[in-house]
Amino acid sequence: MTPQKTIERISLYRRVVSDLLAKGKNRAYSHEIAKLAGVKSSQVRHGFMFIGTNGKANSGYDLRELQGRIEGFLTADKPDSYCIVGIGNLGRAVLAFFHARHKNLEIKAAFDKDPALKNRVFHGCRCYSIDDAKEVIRKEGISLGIIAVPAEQAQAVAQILIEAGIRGIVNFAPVPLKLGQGIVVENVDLAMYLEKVAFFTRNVS
Amino acid sequence: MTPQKTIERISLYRRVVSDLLAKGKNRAYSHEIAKLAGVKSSQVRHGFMFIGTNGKANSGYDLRELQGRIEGFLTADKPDSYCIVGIGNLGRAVLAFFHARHKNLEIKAAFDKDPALKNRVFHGCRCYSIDDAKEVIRKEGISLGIIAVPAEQAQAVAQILIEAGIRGIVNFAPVPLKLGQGIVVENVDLAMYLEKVAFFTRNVS
DNA sequence: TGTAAATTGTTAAAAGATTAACGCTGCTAA
DNA sequence: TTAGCAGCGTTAATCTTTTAACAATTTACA
Ligand SMILES: NC(=O)c1ccc[n+]([C@@H]2O[C@H](COP(=O)([O-])OP(=O)(O)OC[C@H]3O[C@@H](n4cnc5c(N)ncnc54)[C@H](O)[C@@H]3O)[C@@H](O)[C@H]2O)c1
Ligand SMILES: NC(=O)c1ccc[n+]([C@@H]2O[C@H](COP(=O)([O-])OP(=O)(O)OC[C@H]3O[C@@H](n4cnc5c(N)ncnc54)[C@H](O)[C@@H]3O)[C@@H](O)[C@H]2O)c1
Repeated sequence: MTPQKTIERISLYRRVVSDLLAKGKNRAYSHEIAKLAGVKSSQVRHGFMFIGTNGKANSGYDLRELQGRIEGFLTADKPDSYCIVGIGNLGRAVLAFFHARHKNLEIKAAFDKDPALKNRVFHGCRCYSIDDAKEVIRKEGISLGIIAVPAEQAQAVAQILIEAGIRGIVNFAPVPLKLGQGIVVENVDLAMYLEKVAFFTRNVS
Repeated sequence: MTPQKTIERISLYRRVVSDLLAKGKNRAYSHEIAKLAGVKSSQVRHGFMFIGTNGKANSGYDLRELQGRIEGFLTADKPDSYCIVGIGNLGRAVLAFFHARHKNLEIKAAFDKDPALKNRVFHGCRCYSIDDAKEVIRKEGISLGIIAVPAEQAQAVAQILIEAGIRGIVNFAPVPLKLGQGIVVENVDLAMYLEKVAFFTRNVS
């Protein structure tokens, strides 16, 4: 199985490759990609082993083919579908961010418990009552969820999502979720990142 | 030096300890803290070595003292000050999130290039022109920055911040910043997290 | 065509992080 | 008291990730 850190970097390489193509470049060396991604060239080549490489010694990688391979590796045949729960400050920002971007990922439904938000459309995404989550998730074939509700509600919301068939969650609430085996969770804890940077700014350099 | 991962967990323990205290608990065992933080108890004890522990065999940790030690370890004497650049969807959400929370971290100034935002106050934080960044940062004694501008602008903004004396950056723009030695950067790449969860939901379990 | 220079793919070494192990201490209860 | 248990702190072992090394290729050009 491909290591988590490698997947993170491959996601980065995808963007780098896409930028290079946009600039009219057709080929690149591992060290060029590395520089743009902020990693070592050996790490780039090592990572490419997981996606099946096609570089040529002394002339690098064909960027269009590389792009295809990364896409094929990273994403499914049909775009993966997310739903998002909690259309507050953060939820809306996330919807704004995704609106009309990201061909391979889409946010197909939003949920909130606030009745005032029901049936409103935020950045192209319809908001449903959290009570209808199971039904909507099943109907839309959604398999992934974003949690952007207050910390106290996060665990309960996660449970609802999982009962509805969600298998992977990106959690913005600052609480570690307790979930069954086989559910993929990524906790994105903003306050923690700020503390971490503050700490290392004080304690290294 | 304390490993990055350990710092991340200690930040988590802080919250766990604070929750336990709020519930009226006075002591806890490493395995209780571990459970709540979603880690192993040996990891908790191992991590505590870095902050200097005071647990007692067979009766765990005094939570109030532990809290004090974590605070002392993680945070400086005066609260660390951040500024944030880019008061768009994400920037506003972050300000909302921080408003009146987090005693040990504060966001003291916001910057944007949009003149319409100048001098407006968002969730208690005044927005200045990015052109005044150096002056405001110096005057307010700010040492940390959050970047929430479009990707194309991120590098230039980072440069401005560093010239103004900022030593640590939390970067939400999906581009790796190229910065000099000694500057601490944490890239928080939302799209990448969504891709990562999508990938592992498809490819494990 | 052949030689030098550069870069790949892969394997091996080094570094870093997690988990387990265990001696020792303090608590509880006979 | 003392026996027995439970849990701390620390060190050692395992596991993961990163970095380096290098033989095999490809290109460029004499
Ligand atoms: N705003 C940020 O920048 C930020 C950053 C990092 C993390 N977070 C975390 O993200 C979460 C949301 O933050 P926010 O600032 O958007 O909060 P918010 O209060 O603005 O929004 C929360 C939304 O969740 C809805 N909600 C509450 N309980 C619900 C439930 N059981 N089911 C469905 N919807 C429910 C509310 O109606 C509200 O619309 C919090 O846990 C916060 O700690 C926020
Ligand atoms: N919205 C999200 O949930 C989200 C999530 C992850 C990452 N991001 C990233 O965060 C960044 C901001 O996202 P957003 O949705 O808030 O965008 P946005 O367009 O809503 O806001 C960007 C803000 O930055 C300001 N700005 C632009 N250039 C500037 C400069 N040189 N100096 C100062 N201010 C400047 C603009 O005036 C605007 O107010 C982007 O890089 C985006 O990719 C956003």
